[in-house]
This record gives sequence, C-alpha cells and structure tokens, in this order.
Amino acid sequence: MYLSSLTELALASRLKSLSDRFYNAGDEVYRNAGARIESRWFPVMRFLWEQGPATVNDVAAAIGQTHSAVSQLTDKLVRAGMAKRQGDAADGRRSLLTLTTKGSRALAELGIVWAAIRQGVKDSLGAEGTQLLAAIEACERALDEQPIVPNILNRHAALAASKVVIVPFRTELREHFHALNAAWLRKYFVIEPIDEKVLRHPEEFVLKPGGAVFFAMLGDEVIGTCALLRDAPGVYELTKMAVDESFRGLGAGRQLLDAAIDEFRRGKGTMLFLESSKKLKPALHMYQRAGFVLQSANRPDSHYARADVYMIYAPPKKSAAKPRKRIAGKA
Amino acid sequence: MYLSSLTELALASRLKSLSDRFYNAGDEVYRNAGARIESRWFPVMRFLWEQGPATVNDVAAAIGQTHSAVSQLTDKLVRAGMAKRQGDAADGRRSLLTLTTKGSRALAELGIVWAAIRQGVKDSLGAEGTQLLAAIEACERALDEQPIVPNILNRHAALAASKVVIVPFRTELREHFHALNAAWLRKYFVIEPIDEKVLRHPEEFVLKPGGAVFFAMLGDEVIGTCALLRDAPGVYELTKMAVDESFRGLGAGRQLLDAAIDEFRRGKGTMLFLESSKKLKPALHMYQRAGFVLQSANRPDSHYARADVYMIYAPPKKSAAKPRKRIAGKA
DNA sequence: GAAAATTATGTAAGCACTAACATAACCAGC
DNA sequence: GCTGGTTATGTTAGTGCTTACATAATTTTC
Repeated sequence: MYLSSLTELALASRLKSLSDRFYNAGDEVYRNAGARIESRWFPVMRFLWEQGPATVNDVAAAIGQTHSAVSQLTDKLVRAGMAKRQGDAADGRRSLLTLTTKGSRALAELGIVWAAIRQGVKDSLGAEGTQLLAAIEACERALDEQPIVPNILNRHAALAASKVVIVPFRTELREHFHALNAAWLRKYFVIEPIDEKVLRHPEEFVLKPGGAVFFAMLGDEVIGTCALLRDAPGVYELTKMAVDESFRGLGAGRQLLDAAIDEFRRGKGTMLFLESSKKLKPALHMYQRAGFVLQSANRPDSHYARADVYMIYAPPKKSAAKPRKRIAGKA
Repeated sequence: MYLSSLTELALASRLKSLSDRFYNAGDEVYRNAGARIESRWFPVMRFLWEQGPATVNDVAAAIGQTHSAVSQLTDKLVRAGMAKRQGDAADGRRSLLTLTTKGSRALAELGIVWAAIRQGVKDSLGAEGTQLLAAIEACERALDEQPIVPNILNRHAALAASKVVIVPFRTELREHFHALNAAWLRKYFVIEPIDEKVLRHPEEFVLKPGGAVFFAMLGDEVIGTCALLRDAPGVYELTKMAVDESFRGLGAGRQLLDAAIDEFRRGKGTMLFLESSKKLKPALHMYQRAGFVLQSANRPDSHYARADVYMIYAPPKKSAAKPRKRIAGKA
C-alpha cells in the first residue's frame, strides 16, 4: 500500500481507516449475532453497565470524547430505549445517565458476543493484535507525557537553519555509504554479493578505477549518498543512490544526481547510464527529469538481478542542464 | 483510561481518537511551519507529487479511500489552487488530477517539515512509534488475508452452543487456579508470597483446612475460578476469584460466587467475608449485588498489602438468595 | 453493430464527531 | 447576599467521510 511508504507522515490516515474497519466489523458482528446495539454505542453503554449511573461528563472523560458527543449519543440511546436521563437531585446542572432495563438486558445478552470478539480478534490478528493494543497504549501515554508538536517544531527550526550540502568521499564517512544503501536494498530487494563488495570497499571498487562517491549532508548528519562508477574508458554508471527515508523530499537526491553528472562531464565522459527497477517509481521520475532517458531493452550484461530498467543520460541539447543547476543550488 | 480495560472491544474507538490526535498535530505543525496545506490533503498531494498526474480512482486506490472522498477532496484542492482537473483525451470518462505549480511549490517547501515530523515522532514516541507502525502494517495485512467477521461469528456460534458450568476442584485443573489468578494479580498489583503459596498448592492450603475451590467451564475451557477458604471454625473467606478477560460478561463470576456461597451455607458457616481493592470496581458491584456489605473499616489483620476493601456476607433476610440462584442458573 | 456489462466520476444525503456558543446551576470570597 | 468565576449540559453549524444514486464513456458479447 502506498500509504505505508510514507511511514510517520500518514499515521493519522491509516489509523482512521483501521478504525473504520473495526467499527464496521463490530456492527456486522452485532447485526449477525442478533444484538440490538451498534458498535458506536458500546463504550458508553458498557461504561454505564459496569460503573452504574454516571453524568455526561463522567462518561465523556472515561471514553475520551467531548461532552457533546456523549450528549448526542445519549439522545440516540434514549430514542432507542436503551438509556434514560435523570436529573440529579443534589445538583441541578447534572443529569445522570442510566441504562433502562431494556438496555441492561441487551448488554447482559452480549457476554458471549464479547467473548467471541476477543477470541476472533486473536484468531485473525494473533500476536499482531496484542502488539497493536500495546502500541496504542504506549502511544497514548507517550503523547500525554510529551506533546509531539513542540518537538517537531524544534526539529523543524533546527533543520531550517541548515541546508543540504554535497561533499565528495571521505574515509570517515565510508560506513554511511554501506548503511544508507543497505537500508533500501533490504527493504525492496536483497543485498547481492556485488553490492556488499562495492559498499564495503568503495575506495577499491569505485575510486581507484576512476569513479567518485558523493555524500549529502544536512548539518553534520549524512542523509544520502551516490556513486559514479567507471565502467570502461569514458563510460560511467550512476549507482548506489540512496537517501535516508526520514529526509526524503529535501531535494538531496536531485543534488547528488547533479553532482554526479557534473563529475561525469568534468571527466569528459562519453556515456552515462544507470540501472534501476520499476518498483522505484519516484526515483525513476527524478532520473528522467534530470535528463536520463528510458531504454526499451534492459542493459545487455547487467550486474544486478533486480535491474529491469535501463536509462542513458541524454539531456536535451542547447545546454539545458546549466539553468537547472542554478535552481537546484537555490532550493 | 477506561477504554484500555476493554482491550479488543474498544479498538475502533481508540484508533479513531489516536487518529484525530495525529491529524490535529499535523495541522498544528503545518500551520506553525508556515505551510499552506492541511493534514488531510497530504496523502493525495504527496501521491500526485511523487507519481505524477493520476485519475481519481488511482489516487483513491493508493490511499485507501473511496473515489467520492478523493473527488470531494479534489474540489477543495482546486478551490485552494493546489491542483487542477484535466479531462483525459484518450478516455472521456477519466479526469487526470495534477498539481498546479503552486501546489508543487508548496510541497517542495515541505521537505524539512516532513523530516522534522519523522524525527519529532521518533523523539516523542521512540520505539513505540515504530512498533505502532509495524503493528498497523501487520494488522492491515492480517485483515486483508483473513477477514475477521466470519471468525468471530464462528466463535460466537460455538460459544452460544455451550454454557458456563461450575465444577469443584479437580487435580488436573490445578494449574488453572494459578494461571487465572496470576493474570489479574500481575495486571493490577504484584503477586505476594502468600498468593504464590496458596495458588500453587490449593490442596494443601485450601482444601485440607476445609475449604473449597471452584472452576467455571465453558465447553472444555476453564474460564474462571474462585476459592472458599476456612479461616476459623465457621468463618470463611471468599478469595482468589478470577475470570479470564476474554470471558468477562458471561456471568461466570456471579455463578462462581453463588457456588461458593452455597458451599458456605452447606457447611453451616457463620461468617463469610472477603477482601478486595477499590481498584476493582466491577467486582465490588458484583459482590454487593450478591449480598456482601461493605464495611467501614478494613479487616484488622489482613493477609494482603493490596486490600483496602472489606466486605461481609449479609444477605437481606427472607431468603433472598434462593430466587437469585434460579435466575443465575437460567442465564 | 446493437445490447449488456463495466468503469470512471460526480452528486446528494446522512452520520459521527468537533468547536463554539448558550444557558443554567453552583460556589467562593468579599 | 451578591458577584464573578466555574461547572455541567444542551444546541447549532460545520467537517470529513460514507453509501447510494446518477450519468456518461468505454468494452464485451453475441
């Protein structure tokens, strides 16, 4: 699913849709089991059932919703004959919500339905269900203790102060060349032996034959990398492009690409190609915008099992790359 | 929070409220960071940004919503000048959604905001955040593979066919006496040495001194237990009452209680008491309904550190317990 | 090549919730 | 005892989504 690739950014949407799925499942179960209640009623009714009569605010606080929501829900319960409102004699503002006998009877009959739900959820979700519950619990607590927005804004201020800079290979950054690439390789494919060799020893397999490695830095964090590999005299391969997931969208990929293309031209290269996979759509778009052209056939003697895309650098004539570079520098 | 005590039963409500919290947090962040977008727009806009122009249905499928939702959201994006609709020349039914330059520019500026969100979420939620994402992912997959409703309905049918039966102690059930009690003790308190002793050796510490242990069975599953402990001649303590969380609401607790009270009367006991904790509200209600009366002071020489409630069995005269038993048997 | 089915999209009505306001009851401090 | 603030609740309008329906374009089927 597309949303899962956005990880933290689309949390709310995914939670919402999971929530809807469970609400619907609940309603379907109640309907099929002959229960006369709806899944949205459950928290309020169960609370009244367990704890006895309570005020609107009590209920709202317990189930974590606004008093309005509870008040409106109560209207429905009253209309359905499940609950009633009684003025509190001691305090005229309050009104006690109570289950009617019809309401308590409806709940009393639900015992085995609840047991079935608990078991059924365990059957379907297994350990994931327990894990989900635990994670929800933990997040609720974490959000209560440490509000998330100020945290994000602090981070934002820090990031806004720095900007992405491309630097050439340095020995002390070698580790990152491997780590950044391993992350996405593991995610989408597997790490092939040739990857491991090159990623572990860039000096020997990239630099020495006449290639280059670049890193994208944000402040003092290494957020991306790529390599220009000399394949034959004048022939270069763009490869090992990787940007840390948390820093996608900053333009680091494009800047790395531009740096590699610059290096290719400085070296008076005659051909620059890359191999990739159809799975990596956003990357392919970027390559295309940068001047790479998709070839109809795959590269004849590819190094990679995963490669099903072959692109060659062929920018439109009249030096279209120059102005582009200025824009990238500005962004 | 009350909802967390309902575990699987209130999953939907809790997911919804978590979702709302994240939506609100997102909006707050965007507002404060000067971004011109709303958190609800994000999935659609990001998708168009990454994958290029797409039809309503493409977008809907990718972000897991109905085409109507996307269509309506598009109206808003168009009104805000972020996107436009273009009729597809090849297929007159379709209309391609595209970001306007204003839209793409707005997103391009969001790079560091997204990075900040990812980092900030990690700061606030830490491992819980990762765990939550993993759990969501797993649940989505599990629900797709194995629909949950038929599972629940099967379970329900099975449960509806059997009913709760109370049986006296049997050696081969000894393990359950410990397991059922350990579950709730660990959850609310800690297991004190005296608990461990009695739970592990009910024959020696409960039966031999003249007490009794009961189990509640549903089909061949042991779902609850309780013990009647002889404290002194004619004086009995009701204790070690436990019902499996998955089977709350079936009335097993009440039936166990009735069985113990019956046993107490059969033994011509003169006093029956119990100790419990204010934390266990639903249990206290049940005890009260069964005829236990809350004492103003705690029991003088309590065995338990956790006990802050002391109740004595004193049913209203004129044999109120008899009719009650019939009802319990019927339920 | 016309009829039937499918696909793509928009529109309307409804639901669950929230925010914002309105009202009434209560309470604390002078 | 009155006054300003608080608390408890209801009411209204608005939002984001869904379902159900409507419509038009396209493809399939005989």
